[in-house]
Amino acid sequence: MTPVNAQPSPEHSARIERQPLHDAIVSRLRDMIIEGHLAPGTRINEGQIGAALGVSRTPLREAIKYLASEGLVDLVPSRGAVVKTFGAKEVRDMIDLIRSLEQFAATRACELATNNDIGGIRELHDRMIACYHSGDRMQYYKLNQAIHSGIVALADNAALSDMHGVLQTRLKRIRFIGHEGPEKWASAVAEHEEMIAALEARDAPRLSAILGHHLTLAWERVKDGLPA
Amino acid sequence: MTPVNAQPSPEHSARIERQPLHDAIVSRLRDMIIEGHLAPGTRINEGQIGAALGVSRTPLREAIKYLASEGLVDLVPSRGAVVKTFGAKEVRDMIDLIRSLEQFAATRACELATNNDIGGIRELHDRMIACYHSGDRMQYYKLNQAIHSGIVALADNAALSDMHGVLQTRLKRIRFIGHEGPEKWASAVAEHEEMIAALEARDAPRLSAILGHHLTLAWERVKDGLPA
DNA sequence: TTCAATAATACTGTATGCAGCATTTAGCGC
DNA sequence: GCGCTAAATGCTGCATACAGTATTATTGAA
Repeated sequence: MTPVNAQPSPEHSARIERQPLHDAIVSRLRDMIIEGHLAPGTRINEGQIGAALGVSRTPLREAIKYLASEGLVDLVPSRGAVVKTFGAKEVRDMIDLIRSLEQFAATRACELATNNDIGGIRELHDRMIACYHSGDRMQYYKLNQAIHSGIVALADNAALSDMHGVLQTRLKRIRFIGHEGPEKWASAVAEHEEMIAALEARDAPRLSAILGHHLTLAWERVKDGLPA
Repeated sequence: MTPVNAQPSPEHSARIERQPLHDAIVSRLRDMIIEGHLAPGTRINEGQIGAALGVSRTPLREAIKYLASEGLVDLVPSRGAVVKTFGAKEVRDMIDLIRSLEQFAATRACELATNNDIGGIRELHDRMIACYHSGDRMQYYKLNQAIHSGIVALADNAALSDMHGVLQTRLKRIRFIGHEGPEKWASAVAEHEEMIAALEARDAPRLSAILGHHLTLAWERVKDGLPA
């Protein structure tokens, strides 16, 4: 549930963080699944993966259990773990749920956010726009997600941020597929601009509406590339 | 994330289910935490607990990682796992989130539920009322939760049910504390009656309002017994 | 040639053992 | 008697080894 990425702070002289092996493995496996190196339906062979990562089976198994609880893999008795396959309905359900969460967050954020907080989001937005113009798609995606997570964080509700994070992670792999055309991309960017404006105006209903529409677009983008 | 309780079906001649050991341990530990046999802040000693449950450390460790992802325990590097302590704000956040989830579910449920579905909920409700009159508090609680889970299930969104289930589990321990007086209990029962009526009338806004108020009451009940 | 039954293989599930870190306690100096 | 240092203990983190189960291959007969 709680994200594991305990990235060491960028400062020098910061305390040396000794990340437990199973944590590191969780991160690696997550990335491998998200980036498609472990395709959906793939059975995870403990010996193989363990050898590839240079770790023993015990911490690897612990990591797998963690990911199972996160919903990225399924545990089949006596047959190990398989990378979860998401059908169209499941993805749609998750997007519906994310919408609900973000809209809840929007209301709270408009009540709670300081100008400073919103400035932080605005800054992410500006950097994202820069990536849009320079065509840096990867970085664009990352900032995009950071903005959404940021808005959720403004609601100041740890449980909410947790859940949202898990869902985002599950969908990351899917979003990799959704390569939108330039015109849709442009409209998405425009929507983001509106989002920030609504947030700065503390206009919760408007922000809510935009977020909702934004996610509907996301669904439109990915729905045709899905199985079942 | 996904509940592990793979209870064997009550039929005879049903396939014999061999539950993996780590699954069984997850359930046991969850119960121990919920029922307070493992108090918040307690460090989980692998050797000790393993001996007590009669299992070896490996599956136990796997179970702990699973519960960590569920948010019931914290993993402290080189110091093992400690049972998570929830402060007042965290509990309030979780209840706010549950409210948001249930209200989202309510809207969907009113759109989707068949008469048959609603009949199922009504039946649970009637059994709960029976427990209320007979004073069987434990069974009352269980049916109460089953009803809420049931309404969420009517929204036909697996991800939603998952999240709701996890939050319910986290709060179970807290709810154990909230021993309401008879008059509050009576009003809670009355609200439940209204809930079912609203559901049968497919009156989503009303159902939503009742659920919201219901959870506010729940918060009122528990908030004074919390640390921090 | 095809299907079935049996044996072999490979992988998961569980237990045990060892090394390193944290904490506590005992000993020593002041 | 009090504080500091150091050894000792206990626990976690990781690896390895063994047992049981599912799957595949092989051999036999129809």
